[in-house]
Amino acid sequence: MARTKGDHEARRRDVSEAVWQVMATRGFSGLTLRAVADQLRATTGLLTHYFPNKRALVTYALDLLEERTASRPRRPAGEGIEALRAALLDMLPLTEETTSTNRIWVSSWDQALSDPDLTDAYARKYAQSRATLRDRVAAAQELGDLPPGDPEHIAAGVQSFVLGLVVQALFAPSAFTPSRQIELLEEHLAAIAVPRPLEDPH
Amino acid sequence: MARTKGDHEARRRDVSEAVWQVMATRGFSGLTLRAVADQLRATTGLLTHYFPNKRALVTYALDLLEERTASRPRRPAGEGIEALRAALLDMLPLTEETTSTNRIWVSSWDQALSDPDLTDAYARKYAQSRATLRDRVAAAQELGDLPPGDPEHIAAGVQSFVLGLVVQALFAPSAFTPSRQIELLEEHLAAIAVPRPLEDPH
DNA sequence: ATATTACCGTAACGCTTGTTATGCGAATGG
DNA sequence: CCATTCGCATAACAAGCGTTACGGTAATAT
Repeated sequence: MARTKGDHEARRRDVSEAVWQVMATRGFSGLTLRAVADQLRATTGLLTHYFPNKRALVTYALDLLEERTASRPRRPAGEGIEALRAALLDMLPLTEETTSTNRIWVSSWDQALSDPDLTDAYARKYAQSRATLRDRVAAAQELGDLPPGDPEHIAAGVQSFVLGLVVQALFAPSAFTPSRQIELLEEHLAAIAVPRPLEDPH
Repeated sequence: MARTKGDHEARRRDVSEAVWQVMATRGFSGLTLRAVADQLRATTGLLTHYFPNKRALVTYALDLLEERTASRPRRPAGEGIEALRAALLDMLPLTEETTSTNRIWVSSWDQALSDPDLTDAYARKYAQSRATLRDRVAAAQELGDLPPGDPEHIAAGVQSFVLGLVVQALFAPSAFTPSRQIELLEEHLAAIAVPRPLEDPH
């Protein structure tokens, strides 16, 4: 071989990183074989040994996106509404890394909506995310942190809120700074939580 | 000329409709000169007389999208929180027409996020939409429909919620039927409204 | 040591894209 | 009525795309 096995493993990681970099800098529609090859300072001939065709590259890129989203560092869950709060904060583009990830997700929606199979896959992905939130909502209800009501509905509500906030923050990062995002999320959580005693009545 | 002035005006409308149809069926990334020409049963030579280059076509398409979004039929505003509710309902993909429009918007986010100028333009657009909502929030507060609090924040909150709900509904229309969307919006509005007397206490 | 195999660059292909030059016919204007 | 101008098709171009065939080089196996 031209390289040892260890080198080959390293090369695989290089390929992943190149795919990621291309998606982050040129968007999902900018994910092209030559762009990845250039990022690797290589040619398209290299990529034929890793992906049989373009569709395989796209599939791999989506898997990479999902994997890096799933394996990112997460806040400790805590109990009750704290666990819900942690899950929602983990979704927001509060850091460079999560901003990049969210940007790629949003930029992939165009192709996802054009491909029925991808549309279904995305729908399932968001449904699963919603299921996780639903469990945390139910747990928070058990502890009395959230008022009664269909946890599925409440989960869909908070998911929509966070998803929309992500989009807003990507387009106007200066108007939706990390602290502002957190502030808006806190206000939203406060609104759906059990009504607190009225503050400062007069 | 090959056509009279009236024919030319009609042709302009045909071009608009073709651009719209291409965006709706093939997504924003599928908006290509030949696709528009094919939709018109014409060639690219025709389009050179309407758009000097591709960028002009894209700009026109975005203007068309904005115009059709702005000039769509709207619910009567009503007073207080009713006006806010009407504005939010107008944003949801509840009909064939609004689904199509929202799909095009979402599919345009990829290119918009890749182009700094477009990113700014989109940020301004959403800021303006937020300003409209802010006024309605403030009016609703005046009438006591909404609790006190920075109307700018509350507007940002409801906008995020609706935006996220739009995305969810586009990916999973069967899980987010029109009635379900309305239900979720109602629950959200109820959550942020002034706390009602407890229902059915036992 | 020689043959084999894996890795990857080179280069070409057919296709689609935006762009441009050219030509023709029909409506317009003097 | 004829010259001009406009509207559009035709067609070619370079650039970028995914795909494929081919060679060469280096590590491995016999």
